[in-house]
Amino acid sequence: MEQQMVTLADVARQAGVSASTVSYVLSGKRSISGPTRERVEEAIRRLGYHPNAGARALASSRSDIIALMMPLRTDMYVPVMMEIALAVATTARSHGQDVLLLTGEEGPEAVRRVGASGLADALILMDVELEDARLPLLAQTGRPAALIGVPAEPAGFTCVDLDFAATGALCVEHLAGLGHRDIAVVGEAAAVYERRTGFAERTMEGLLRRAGELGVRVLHRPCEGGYASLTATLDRIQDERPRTTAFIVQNESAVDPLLSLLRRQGRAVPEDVSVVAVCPEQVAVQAAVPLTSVAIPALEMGRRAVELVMAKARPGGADGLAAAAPQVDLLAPTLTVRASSGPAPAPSPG
Amino acid sequence: MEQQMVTLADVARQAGVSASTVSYVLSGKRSISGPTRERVEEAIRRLGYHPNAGARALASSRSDIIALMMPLRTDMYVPVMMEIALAVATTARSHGQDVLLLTGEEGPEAVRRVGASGLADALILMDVELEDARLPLLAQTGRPAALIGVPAEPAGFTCVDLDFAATGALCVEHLAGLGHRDIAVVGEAAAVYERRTGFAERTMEGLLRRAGELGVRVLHRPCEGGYASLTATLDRIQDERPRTTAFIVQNESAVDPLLSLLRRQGRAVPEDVSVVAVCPEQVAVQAAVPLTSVAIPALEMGRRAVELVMAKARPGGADGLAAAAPQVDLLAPTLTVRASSGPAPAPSPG
DNA sequence: CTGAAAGCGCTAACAC
DNA sequence: GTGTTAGCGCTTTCAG
Repeated sequence: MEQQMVTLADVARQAGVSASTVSYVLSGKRSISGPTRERVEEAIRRLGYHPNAGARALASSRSDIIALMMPLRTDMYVPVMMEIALAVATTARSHGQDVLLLTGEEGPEAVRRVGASGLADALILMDVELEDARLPLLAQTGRPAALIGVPAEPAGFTCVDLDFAATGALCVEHLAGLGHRDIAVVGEAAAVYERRTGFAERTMEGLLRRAGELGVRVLHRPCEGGYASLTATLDRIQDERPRTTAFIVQNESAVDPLLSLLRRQGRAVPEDVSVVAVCPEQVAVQAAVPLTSVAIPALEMGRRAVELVMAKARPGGADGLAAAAPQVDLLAPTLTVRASSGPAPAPSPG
Repeated sequence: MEQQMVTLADVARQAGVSASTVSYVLSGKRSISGPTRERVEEAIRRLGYHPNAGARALASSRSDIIALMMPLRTDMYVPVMMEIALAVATTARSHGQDVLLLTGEEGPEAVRRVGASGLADALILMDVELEDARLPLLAQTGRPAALIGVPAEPAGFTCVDLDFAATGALCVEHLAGLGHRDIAVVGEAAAVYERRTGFAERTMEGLLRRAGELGVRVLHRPCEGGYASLTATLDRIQDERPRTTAFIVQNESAVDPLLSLLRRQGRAVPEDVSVVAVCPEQVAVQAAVPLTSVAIPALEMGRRAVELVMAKARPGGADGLAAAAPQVDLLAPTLTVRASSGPAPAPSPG
């Protein structure tokens, strides 16, 4: 039970050494003799000493805090955001960093505030849009940073993301390989495309290009998610393209409703229709029919973002200088076949 | 574009005033003449000055940071956690505070670390268990704090939570009023009860007590969530209590599977069976059948936690000293009737 | 391998 | 209404 604030000076006195020695024992920045180190450590323990974060930040101009900016958009799937955030927090701790949580509420200015004040010495931005208002401010701060998501003009920024173009292509290939020739895409909410969130657009680009190459017809419809919206979307799709034999879903909150509605229509998955999803592993596994899917590697993205940012903050680490250069780090997608995709049914005689 | 670090001294020089004047302009802690204030503000703008967080923390012994500790448990429903976290972050900003995100990964020690180092000057703990290992450490730090959830021994702590006992009672009352006499409860994962998370236990206490008073029979079964687990749980329930005419669900990931399976069994909701859920508003509204439910007021809980903690950190605010006393703040539950609950069916002649 | 001492940038008495 | 100044607790040269 420490009463008042125990300072480094207290520890030094108690251990019979100078303040700087205590500091160096703590930081390991110069070698200390065994006995001295032990006396200091003993004093630290006995006094219950904890270095003061503010003083340390002031003297060293490093806060050991990474800011994580996570805009709160109701149309984004929450668990993925959360998984990224937790991966960031956990990885950060393993590098001795803490994480400051910033929401979108405060606007792009928050980037400048935490950057310029030295509150954080590095930043990670989530949910990056193609034209993101935070990027100019980010560049100005001059702080190490990593983006989760890739903007239209990534030059000068370090980015991590799933390779969504490859993801779209992969889904099409899988279905085309099974003989499907008419595919419908149930996409994210219209707002996601309007806002020009990169991943949604890139998925469609990759998907459409590959579909063209493979001679597959694609109908793409955004969807808000939920039963009501999905019912309408599904009606439209089946109306416009009655021969549709496969769905690619990129919208977590449309997954369950889609399976449920297909079942009500008496269309069996995968015998009558195939479904492939782009979603977190857990959603795919827990669905009414285990889904063939491309996983969103949330954990890996969070982890890498921290590591990239740390490499920039501490050049000359294990990764060498190379890691400090801005780069776009696209994770290769993996498609896992589960129960929801199968051979295209023989064309109906109609 | 500010080149090096602009300091308060730079601003003072530029404005032709002393450092303290600049400081007071910023803090508003003493009155400044109009002209002086303007010259200072102009200088701040021209120089692009941003106060250094570390220096400020050291000099004032306040970091203006609230730590939010959010254990990552795979069996807790993520969106609720997230909504609380975002509410905390948003409310905190409106009080000029930032939020430091702590996961459970680091263990209870994290509480001491951020408390004792002055990194945070107040803490909020989520997902509090009845016997929570973090509480002794929290008490030791002596920092203002608020718990989201209520421990077995709340004396000395400030807590916010939904009144889960009342919630359980409310669900039973609603169903009893509709004539149901045999109710099954689909609960949280077994691990949640084993861990002695307060809310799950309290819900059952309130629920069982009221059921006793009203002469309603209750069967309670934990459930992991997902289709596989729910199928097993439902089978057991219908086996043990074939006359069950109503379900109370306290497990977000069991909601959709339950509705889906009942439908497959040909049991119509609410004609044949009623369903009442304890879950976030959005889950209830988006379900295949809009659910009669008691909402989990995540946003309100986050907001209050911050306000309680601020009241303790700054006694003498608008709330007066009363707010600074430890207290348990239980939010009254509200049951919203939607489409999933109706009169009990006439007992079958069997 | 260890000490002494000069700040880091800001706040908050204390003066006037 | 404004200026002076003494720290806040730690890091990091510079000496030895």
